[in-house]
Amino acid sequence: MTTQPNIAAVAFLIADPARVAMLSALLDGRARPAGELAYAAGVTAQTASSHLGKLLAGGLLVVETEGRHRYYRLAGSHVALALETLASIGPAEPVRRKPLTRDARKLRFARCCYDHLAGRVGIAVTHGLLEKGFLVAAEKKRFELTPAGAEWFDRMGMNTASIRPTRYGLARQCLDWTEREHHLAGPLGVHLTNLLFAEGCIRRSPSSRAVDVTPKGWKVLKEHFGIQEQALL
Amino acid sequence: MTTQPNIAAVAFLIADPARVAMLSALLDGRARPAGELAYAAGVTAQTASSHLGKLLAGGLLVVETEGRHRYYRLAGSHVALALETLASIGPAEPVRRKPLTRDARKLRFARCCYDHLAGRVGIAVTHGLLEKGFLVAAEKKRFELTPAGAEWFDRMGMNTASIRPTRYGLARQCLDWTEREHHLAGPLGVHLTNLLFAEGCIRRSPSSRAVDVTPKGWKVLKEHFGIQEQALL
DNA sequence: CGCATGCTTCGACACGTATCGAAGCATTGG
DNA sequence: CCAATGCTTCGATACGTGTCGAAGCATGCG
Repeated sequence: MTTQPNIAAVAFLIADPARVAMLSALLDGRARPAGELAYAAGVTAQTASSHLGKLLAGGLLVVETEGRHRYYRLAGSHVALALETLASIGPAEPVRRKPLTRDARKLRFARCCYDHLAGRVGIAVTHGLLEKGFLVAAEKKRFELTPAGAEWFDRMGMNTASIRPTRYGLARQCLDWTEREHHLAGPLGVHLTNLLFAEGCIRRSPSSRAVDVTPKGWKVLKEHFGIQEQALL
Repeated sequence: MTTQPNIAAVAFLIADPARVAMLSALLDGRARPAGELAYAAGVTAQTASSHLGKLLAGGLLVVETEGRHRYYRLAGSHVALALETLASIGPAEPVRRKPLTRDARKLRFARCCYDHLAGRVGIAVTHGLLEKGFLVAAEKKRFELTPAGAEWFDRMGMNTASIRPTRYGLARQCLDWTEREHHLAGPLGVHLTNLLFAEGCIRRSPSSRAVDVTPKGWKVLKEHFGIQEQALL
């Protein structure tokens, strides 16, 4: 009556990490298909659909169907404003975040981002390459392959000279939505991922994009970058 | 990193009706003791304490201990801003509100607001008195007792002429926090409530402030105001 | 000093819901 | 027309958490 009856209802819609990831992915005001939002949130299509349905019912999103795609968009700038305002309140770290099921955890831990490695493991590998000086961050969201890096990749069994860069370059910085950091993408990232598959370091898990690191994989990661499984959990 | 990591955590804190009620009660920037906030939210002291602890940990509130009271206050104007911004997004009605346990439901259904009747039943009775023309809303959050009203109260067994008004008047409008409407308070409300107790229409329930309406009570309420239990659930 | 008050902590319970797998509906493309 | 893609719906499960009762800790009052 006098006050705002559904603050809690609106806040509830924003109170889920997956939904925040989706909303954040839409902060630029453009519309994106459900699948992309599912990917951004690191959840399956079914889960994403459920979330999107709620956001839609709550009036935070609007949808536009085009062919077999459904494009979601923020309902207006006021939604973006609310997100920014909430963000300004943090850190609020002490409150523990919502738990994840084992499957969702797996997905966040290691997965294929289309055709290259993402998730915590992907980030860790990218960090390792940067620390060793094999890659350096460059402009336009690219990575530059250093001479030392070329040598290392070649020694690993890749013929870097033969890899054709796309118009976006040889190695791109891809924003990892679940970790909010950059991981290695582009032709170099694809080749590296393929190599890890071929060597038996990683395996596709039954669930769609998730990836399992094999014992051999952990051994390799530790040898080259000092990455240990425990440290990533 | 680049974006806001804990939007969900902050939103989660606001995503509960009880917490919103508490935060709303603090919107004026003044500090209030835990008990008052518990009452505002329509929950018990234990529950309120739990909520306040979380809001405190999340940085939405600050606390100041004074004697055996603990005064809570909004952590800053940015918190108030966030609440207002969220309110601007509504209605968002379609999303169903959080469920309540049977006890909390009882409290919201009927309870004593210090010494007068509140909750849905209290609101319904007040509405009934207004509809019958026994009371009329007046300025300064007061109710005016009409001649017809005086006659009715007297017939019910109250000597209205003998009731001494306080400096706030004979009958006050008290904002019901759980229903967000006004119910009858002031000396007239107190006397009416006492009468209902004396007549066996309502009974104090074991839980603190909750009130049970007896079968006889429902009969009386239906006869005089057409209030039925079913309609209030 | 003991009792009452105000608030918090502990323990237990019930209910939502976030999640995924599988199936179902559309639409596009061969 | 059939297969593939994109998304949603259905069903089942696991896990938090909001809730209260009872107990514990302070503080204040008689």
